[in-house]
Amino acid sequence: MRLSGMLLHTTREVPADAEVISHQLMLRAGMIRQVAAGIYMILPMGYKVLKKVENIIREEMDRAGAQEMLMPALNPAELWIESGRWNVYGKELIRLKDRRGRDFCLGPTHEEMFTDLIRKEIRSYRSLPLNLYQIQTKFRDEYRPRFGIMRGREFLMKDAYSFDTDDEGADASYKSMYEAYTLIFKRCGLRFRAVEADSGPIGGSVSNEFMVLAESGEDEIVHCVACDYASNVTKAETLEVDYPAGEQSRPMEKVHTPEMKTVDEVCRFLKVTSKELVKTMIYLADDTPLAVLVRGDHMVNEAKLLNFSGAQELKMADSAAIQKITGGPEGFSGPVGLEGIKVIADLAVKGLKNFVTGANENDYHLLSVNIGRDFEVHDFQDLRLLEADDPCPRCGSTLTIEKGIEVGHVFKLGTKYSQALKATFQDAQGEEKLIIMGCYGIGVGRSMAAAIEQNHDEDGIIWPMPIAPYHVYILPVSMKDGEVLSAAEDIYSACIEAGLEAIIDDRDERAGVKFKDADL
RNA sequence: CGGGGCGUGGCGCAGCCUGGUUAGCGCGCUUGCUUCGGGAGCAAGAAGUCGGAGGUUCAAAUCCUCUCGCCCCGACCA
Repeated sequence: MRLSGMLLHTTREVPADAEVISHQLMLRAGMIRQVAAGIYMILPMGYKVLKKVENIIREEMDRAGAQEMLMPALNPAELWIESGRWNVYGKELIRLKDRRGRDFCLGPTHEEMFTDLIRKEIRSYRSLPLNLYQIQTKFRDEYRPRFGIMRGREFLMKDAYSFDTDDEGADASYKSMYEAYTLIFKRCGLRFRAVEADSGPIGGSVSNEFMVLAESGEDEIVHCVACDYASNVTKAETLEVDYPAGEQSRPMEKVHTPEMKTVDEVCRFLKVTSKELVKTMIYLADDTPLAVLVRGDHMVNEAKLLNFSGAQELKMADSAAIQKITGGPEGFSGPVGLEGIKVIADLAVKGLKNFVTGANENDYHLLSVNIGRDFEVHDFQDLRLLEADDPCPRCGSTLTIEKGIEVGHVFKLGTKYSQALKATFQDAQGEEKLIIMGCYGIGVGRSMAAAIEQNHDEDGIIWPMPIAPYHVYILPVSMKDGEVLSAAEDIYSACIEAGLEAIIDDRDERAGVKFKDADL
């Protein structure tokens, strides 16, 4: 490629809207251009890289036996209504009507489409297993698009779906995708970690995320220094906590705590640590109230709570609801004397004695509260967010927490979609059975951005070779010096001849300008 | 959606508080001359509905109201 003929504008100044380094550098290097929030044009230099990432993905998917195809982005609503996700997906789903008023959406993911294809195509176990994938534009109306191409409303994704006759087959498909992903991200020059993850609204039982380690990451991941345990913190398990034995129960006592609502205020006022206090949070799980107890220094993990409750939606009760349920104002809730509500407690609360709680009465708290004597807990569950000083749930060693960018996610879906859409096959005995599914996604543009996050210096991007837009950069320092120029041209021709991806900066610019652009 | 901030040539900003004639500056762009091994100098030039609508006023980028867009901080996802 000759730079003189390329659509490429680099900038000296950092665009004001760009926060993270990959976004800044992509803009400065003239690879992308914003159209609207979370919507970008991919310019020639950027597309060059994106296609390389795509091709690496394609090669490894094909090697793993998956078949590429292409689904429409425009999905009729019927399929989504049938799977139940037309309602569940919420505002993130971009919906539209055609000229006759028929409902459609722009696909944010394609479980429905692929399952629909398979239920129509597949009758016999003889046609299985299958693994189909596509690299296609997805649409999600994100609450908050940000970080450039990293979280867009329109983005390129590779999504694959596996279809098996039994669990063993599904496990094998999952494993082969897991391995393919490992190869893909290695080839993209990324430093990453595969972690256990919550499967969220996609559903299914088991899932792993592939996390690129970077400070700008939106996720926190935890891993054990001793064993190979690694997990997203939203999924990470926490254990029961051992408290010193032999502490005697003291009589419960009500104390005046004027205007003391937060854990910090109460602790300071009563001169106790947050570990000696139990927070009572009132949640509404699909309108069923739940009282959730966690230690004062802990945070409720809403993903765990949601899974435990089995509800579709979980939200914290507002102050009016709290007043109604507990009889006291927000900030003074406690488990003692609560009626008509299920009380569940985090495992760390189980062995705790003589703790502080709200009294369900304005400006009062209770001291020396004890489970079993003062109130009953209906269920003890792992309900909290893991903290940095928690031990590894597998081996008890120390954990470290890092930030990561989720570039890939693999799920074992089981029969969630095959059941909803009735995708069945006949086994060798002629019996009708549900197909076992898995699904596997990679954010293509996100992987590209993640590569920049990890590989750059103060002057620009340092592409890992496999995804570099060009491999040879020829920079004639002078366009006036005929000797330099013809030598440069000779090298360029030789590179092209040899099949190398070369770029020559044949613009009549000063050397400094060219060097700066080359760095970017 | 809640909270905060910003919309002024392609990009980065000043001007607004305290209304006043031709709306400035830097980068980039065009032309010429001089330069030329790490973002050159001089000169000339093109380019702006001051996000939009309404209002106040003799007069609005500036004050008021509404509206749209964008960015940042919190719950989700590739």
